[in-house]
Amino acid sequence: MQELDKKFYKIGDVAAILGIPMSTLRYWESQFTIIKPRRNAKNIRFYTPNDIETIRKVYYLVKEKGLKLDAAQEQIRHNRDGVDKRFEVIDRLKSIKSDLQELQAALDMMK
Amino acid sequence: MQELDKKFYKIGDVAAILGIPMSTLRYWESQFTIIKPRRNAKNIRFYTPNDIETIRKVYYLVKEKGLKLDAAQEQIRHNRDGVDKRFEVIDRLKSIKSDLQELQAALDMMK
DNA sequence: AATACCGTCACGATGCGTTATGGTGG
DNA sequence: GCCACCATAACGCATCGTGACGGTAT
Repeated sequence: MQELDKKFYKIGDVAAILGIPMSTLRYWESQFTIIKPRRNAKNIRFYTPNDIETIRKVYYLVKEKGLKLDAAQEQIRHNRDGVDKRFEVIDRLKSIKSDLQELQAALDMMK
Repeated sequence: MQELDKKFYKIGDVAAILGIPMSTLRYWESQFTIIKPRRNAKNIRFYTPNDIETIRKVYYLVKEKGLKLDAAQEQIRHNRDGVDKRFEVIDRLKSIKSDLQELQAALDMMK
């Protein structure tokens, strides 16, 4: 895994870093609510290292694990550690509940 | 989840049990090496309860979890060695445990 | 005759990008 | 003038079934 020491990257940089066409990055952005690079005054996308990590996860789930796009998004959204969520006790409990339900489904599948 | 007490089921039975069209069962059979119902002398498919469980897993992975067919097959085939899945579950439980500990700390701070 | 199965093939609906076009800014 | 970027839309290919057809067995 590589160093992402700059604060912002343009779409061409991200495409080169991840080996993905720019068109795919734009397409994914149109399909994922979780991919939202900032824009400057001239409407140019600027990706943070964090954005790039999110896209890397998408790549892994979609290209290597074979998930559909919306399933990948659901997966990522669900695993997120949301700092702000930490104090939203109810949301947290709901999340844990659904974790446990998913786990139960997985266990059911194991026979 | 329901009783499968007979030894063999014909495709129409399986379709009714799982709520899936027969055509889909035939299509899945054509795509999955892991779905191989026995045939009788007259070439009629006979599904064991075990076959039906396999198909149920496919249904879960494809329809509910959003995997592509080949990814679903790979998942099921891979889970047959069980080991990997068990670690995944344990990791998941550890994650949930730490979630709950965090939650407890947050609650302690609130009063 | 009616029903349940068989294989096959044509068709269609999504999903997932890619390419083409025309435009802006540096 | 040359890049790198922008949006939009048309296009194309693959995936995932569905439905219909003609056939066989009970």
